Amino acid sequence: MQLAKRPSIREVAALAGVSPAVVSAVLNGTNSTVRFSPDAANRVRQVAENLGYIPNKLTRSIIRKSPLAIGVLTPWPDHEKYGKIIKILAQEFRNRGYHMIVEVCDFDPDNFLRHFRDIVSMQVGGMIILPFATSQFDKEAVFKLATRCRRMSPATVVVDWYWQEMILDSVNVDMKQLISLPLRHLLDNGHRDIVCIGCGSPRRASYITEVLAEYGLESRGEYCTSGLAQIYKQDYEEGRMLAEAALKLSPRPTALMCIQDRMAIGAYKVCELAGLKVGRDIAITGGDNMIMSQHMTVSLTTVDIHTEKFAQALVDILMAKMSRENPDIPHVLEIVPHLVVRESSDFKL
Amino acid sequence: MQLAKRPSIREVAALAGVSPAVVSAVLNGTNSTVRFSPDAANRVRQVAENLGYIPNKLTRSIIRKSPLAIGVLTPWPDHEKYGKIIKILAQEFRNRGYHMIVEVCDFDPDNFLRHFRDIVSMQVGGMIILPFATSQFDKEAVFKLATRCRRMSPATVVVDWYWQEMILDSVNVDMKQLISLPLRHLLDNGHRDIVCIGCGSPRRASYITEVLAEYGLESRGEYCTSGLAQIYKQDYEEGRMLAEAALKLSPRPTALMCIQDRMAIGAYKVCELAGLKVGRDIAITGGDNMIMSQHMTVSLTTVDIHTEKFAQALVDILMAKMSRENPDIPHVLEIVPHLVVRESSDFKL
DNA sequence: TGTTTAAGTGCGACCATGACA
DNA sequence: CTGTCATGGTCGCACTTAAAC
Repeated sequence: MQLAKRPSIREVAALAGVSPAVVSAVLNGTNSTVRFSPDAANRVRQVAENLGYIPNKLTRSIIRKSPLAIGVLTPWPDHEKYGKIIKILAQEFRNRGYHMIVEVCDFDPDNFLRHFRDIVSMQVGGMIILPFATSQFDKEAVFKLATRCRRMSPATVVVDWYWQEMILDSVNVDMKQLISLPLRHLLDNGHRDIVCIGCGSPRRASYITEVLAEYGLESRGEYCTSGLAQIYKQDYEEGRMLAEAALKLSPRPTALMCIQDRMAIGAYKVCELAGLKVGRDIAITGGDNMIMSQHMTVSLTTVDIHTEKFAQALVDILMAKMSRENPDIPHVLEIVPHLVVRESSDFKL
Repeated sequence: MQLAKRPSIREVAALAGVSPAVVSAVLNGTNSTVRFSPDAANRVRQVAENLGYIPNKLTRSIIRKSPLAIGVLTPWPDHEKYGKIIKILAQEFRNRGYHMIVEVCDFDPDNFLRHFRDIVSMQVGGMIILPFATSQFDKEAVFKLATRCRRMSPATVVVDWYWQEMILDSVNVDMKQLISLPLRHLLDNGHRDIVCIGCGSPRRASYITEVLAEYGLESRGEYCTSGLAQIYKQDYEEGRMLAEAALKLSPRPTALMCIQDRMAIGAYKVCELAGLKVGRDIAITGGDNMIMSQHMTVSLTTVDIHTEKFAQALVDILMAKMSRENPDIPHVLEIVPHLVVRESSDFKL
């Protein structure tokens, strides 16, 4: 399709009786050597307004070699956490004079690369990836991908990057705290039979083992169940299924520690249906501190990950990279989460 | 900031031993009159790959006068409904070869106009606004704004536009159904004392009066309470406050019809704390069919607004406008919602 | 047929020119 | 005659495309 006809700088110049150079100087008042009379300036502004002339930023970018936009690549723009980040990014980028190009990707390496190239072809100043890979990913493939991206890319910052053997500029939540904060809380409240839902990955399991050891306890495999849906809508379902399985264990757990609020909400239902009152008969904790969690009839204990700080860190690191001072030093920032104790777990056993 | 140095078409041409015209023809294989040998093509592709050359889409757009992107302007990218729409838009636009520029706006006319101009300056082919104005808006100001936007804008499609005296291309949910579907459902189940939460606007109130009249009932002002937060996080709070007030009415309502799921969830808490079991002692309905609603311990009756169909309609109308066949005919599409009956209201009085 | 050349594409930055005090 | 200010012309940006070779 073709663009609708828009007035050009020449038309404005002709109608205002000046040269295009003056129009340009008047309308973007930069450090041009072109001087103009106040009268000429007024005429230009008047004509531009009447004609609805809006300068073409694309050509400006070509000439000045200045980036117009920053790319954001994510599989989950509709996820509350990423939606919040995107909102903050949009505002921060705008304040700095950049547009934000949002692309929705999946985790197929070829598709990913295609998205990446497309964004680069828009001459973006940088890119933010929320997130690059999940724990289910093939390490080898991601490594290749990351390498190719770094080669052709501008500044790129990644979210939730936990592969320390391959350092990328990234902002991550301190995963250990994410797990140990609610776990300690439950242990301190006297719970000993705790099922950890959504913590099946080796890394997460090891953190759990570590904390349990501090309390003189051993970890039991069946009390640590996996399940991190790639489609976040499924998290509720998974939480429900895993909670159902958990309640069948013997001894029956007195607490369910869920890695996410959505899983925890799914677990609520299972417990209530089993006649267990959440926050009295059984403790449940979540993670991510979604807005709804504080509004549940029994409000949910969760781990807040400081989304605003998180997004701000993304912006800061990206801007540092874009300014290309110390371009080779990777910036890795860990956000330390904090526990929000609410009704669902606020009782001693 | 300046863009990082990227290889230019000339460098590729030089290294491949051909002219830039051939590089261009090889890499975007369009209907150029430039022919080239398979051998030359291979060399070009090889060199481009090695150098990491990616064509600059901005110049291509300037030359071809083809739009590169479509703008999306919204105050609430983090809202589940709009997040879902944004996700679908991103995919649809990509399939059609466009990028998506997302800007976060507020409802101040000046700021809005600034955003609008900025997006237009990116030579977008069209724009989607989610949504343009809320019911609290000054009609006069919005009218002026819409007029100015239409003048300088390319194709623009708006969401949730209910001012029929000023027609814009738009996709809207059939507001009357949104209200009458759950209301009829409650009336059919024998409820007579129904408080409508979040339905204080004249338009909404009139629909309620209409439906009640069909059942031989009169509407009572205090059973129809206002409150549509501009910040959607506050919806839970408002739902709670309005539900609290509702329960104090005499006769006490047997049903609460909330315009939104978030308000309904807020109302859940109030009812349970008052010793009323939702779905048995009191009926509650919501609107928007958010994902969490089906996962509540007592699942929530709600009105589904077919978000996918909604987003698809936005794309279809925008594309029709962009192709500029019948540019002057406004396209208005109403999405008819449907009721999803769940546990929270599935009982006869 | 294969390849090069030249003419655009909208705009910005610089420079030479000119008017005027 | 010099200095200041206003203005138009020209070139360049990175690429596409029609036409020439």
